[in-house]
Amino acid sequence: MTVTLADVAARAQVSPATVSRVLNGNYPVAAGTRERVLRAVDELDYVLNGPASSLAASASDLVGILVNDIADPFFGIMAGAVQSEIGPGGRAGGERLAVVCNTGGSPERELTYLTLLQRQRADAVVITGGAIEDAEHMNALAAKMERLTDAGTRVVLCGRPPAPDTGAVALTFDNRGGGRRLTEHLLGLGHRAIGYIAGPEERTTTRHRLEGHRAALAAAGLPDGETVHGPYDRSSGYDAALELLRRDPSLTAIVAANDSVALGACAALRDAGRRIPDDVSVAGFDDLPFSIDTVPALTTVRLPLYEAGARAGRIAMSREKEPPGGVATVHGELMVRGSTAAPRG
Amino acid sequence: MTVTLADVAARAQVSPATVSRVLNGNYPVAAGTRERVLRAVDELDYVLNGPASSLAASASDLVGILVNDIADPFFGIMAGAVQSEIGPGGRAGGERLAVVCNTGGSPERELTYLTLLQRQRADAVVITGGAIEDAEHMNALAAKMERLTDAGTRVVLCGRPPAPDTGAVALTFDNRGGGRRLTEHLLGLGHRAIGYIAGPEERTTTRHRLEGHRAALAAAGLPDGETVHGPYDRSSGYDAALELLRRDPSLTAIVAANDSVALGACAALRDAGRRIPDDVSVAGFDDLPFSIDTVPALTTVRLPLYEAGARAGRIAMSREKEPPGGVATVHGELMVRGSTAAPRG
DNA sequence: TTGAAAGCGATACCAG
DNA sequence: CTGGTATCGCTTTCAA
Repeated sequence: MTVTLADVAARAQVSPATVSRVLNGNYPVAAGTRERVLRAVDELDYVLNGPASSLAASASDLVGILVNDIADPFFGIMAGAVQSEIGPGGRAGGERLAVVCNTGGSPERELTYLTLLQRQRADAVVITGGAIEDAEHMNALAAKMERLTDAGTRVVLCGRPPAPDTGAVALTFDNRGGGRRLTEHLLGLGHRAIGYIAGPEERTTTRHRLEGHRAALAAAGLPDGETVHGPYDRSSGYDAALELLRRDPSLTAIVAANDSVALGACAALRDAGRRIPDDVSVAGFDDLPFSIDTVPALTTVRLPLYEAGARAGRIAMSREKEPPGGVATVHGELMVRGSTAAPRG
Repeated sequence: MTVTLADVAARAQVSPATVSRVLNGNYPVAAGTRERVLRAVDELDYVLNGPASSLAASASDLVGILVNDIADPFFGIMAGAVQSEIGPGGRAGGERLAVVCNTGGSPERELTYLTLLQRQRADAVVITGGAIEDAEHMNALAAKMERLTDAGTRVVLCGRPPAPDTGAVALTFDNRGGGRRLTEHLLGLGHRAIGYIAGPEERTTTRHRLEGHRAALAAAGLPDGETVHGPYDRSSGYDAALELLRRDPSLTAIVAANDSVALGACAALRDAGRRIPDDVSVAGFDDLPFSIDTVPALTTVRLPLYEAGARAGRIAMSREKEPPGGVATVHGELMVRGSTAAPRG
């Protein structure tokens, strides 16, 4: 029915072994022979049987990229960068099947996808976004990552803390530093009543950004301000902003744990009759392209997402012990856009 | 090194065949035996060898979802819906590896990803987003889809026209109707000088939306207005809006081929000193959650992306000749938000 | 530089 | 309900 290697071999008048060698290109084959084999491949419209190949070679060309929310451009940018580094057209050697898996932020699905990728004997796995800080899940995850690396799958963490003794390589963002600088900026403008919309509880990104924020407050001799937790999405930002206003109507600034949340907060403020930034300033985190000019008043810590993604992709593909350029923390750049203002009065 | 089915069989004191039957669950096995096998699986921490399994069964549990731009929430929403229908936790039976592949809108990469998925003997492939109308590429694509369906891979097109004789099932959006209604709405308000920012040339979505727009103009006895083409992204909308203003400074409305483009256009208008919608009204297409409240003046044809994605997922999983509920065109809903205005004067 | 043949690890058919 | 085993299509020594 379907064309096999043997068919190609027969047609090219060579042995299956030779066809395999031509196809994999990592073995000397006479130019003429290669020519004939390639012609036969073309004429028969032959497509390699991946499972058979993976079974025999005990290795596949599948690379998985795990993201917390595929509808969030934050992850889209990173995943796209990883893929363009690894997948078709990528520079990291040829035609790997680089695929994105959406965990939806669920710990179970995170583990399930890793198992699925382990089943496929994935070549590499890139896990992006903040990790969940639940002891049980962390153990399960660490165990799984260790088994993956043991089996030869390279594991790269991008945007979450290192996982010691698992063989996974980590590329982290400076979330604490970013949170701190964002708040220092607002303090510098004179803001004292600052509300904070945090991400979901038990997430490393949530905790680190909040710690940076509070460190800045503490350094200025101020107590913690009002804080509301919620998912990293727009509607959560909307609700949280209203809640913050309810708790403290005199707020002059709101820091949001990411840009999607910040946009939701802006919408809420507008609906509540507050002007941005004249009445309330808003600050965000991350680097969503659309936030740049839809909400001119936004102050943001801009994370080099594309670069980080590309770097993670390169690390995933590297077969060296040490990834190229070593592993580092990515620092965000503070961007003040439009008219972030000092408090009135 | 790694644990195999045979190891599990030995430990459970049964034959490999029995272990396989327990694991696949589609064959009667005595409760006690099953128990023992599952315990052995657990104790040995056994993970199925996907390639071996796929080879033997000549079928895999891989489902590919192709998108044009993974950083665009339009595709993120659809892809997420497909995944949640098919992947871990999805209702469509168990643990398939539903993965997203980013073509970046490139025809070559589209074909390459399909080949890669064909290699893996993918169970199903969902291709989302507008198609490129280049004869050569269309032929190559049709041929590839036919080979995929011949090999037993179910192919579902979501948001692009049917591909006759390929065995692919199509779920289409009513782009013409949407473009028409959007324009009719503006005409109804009294707008006569309407600029149009179209998507990339040679895309079905671009053409159909533009056709609907022009049909509405023609029905009102008006000639085609100014049109500028560009990619489906924000910066393209920004540039195109400026170009439209340059060509016709008296424009009172702009229709954009999608919401990302519309947001860019809004930014450009603002930078050019035009007020929205008092000076110029803006209309978009699609359903980006953030556009709902970041640009209150926007009028949009809202496509039920999530539903379409979920439906496409169900079709992909269906093994019937006819997909559940038949195949249909998805109609968008016209949403007039905030203060889309009549032209001044 | 090329060929022959032994696996890789699971599935599914055929017996029992 | 369970076991034996041929088979899937490719990779990779080992020889020639």
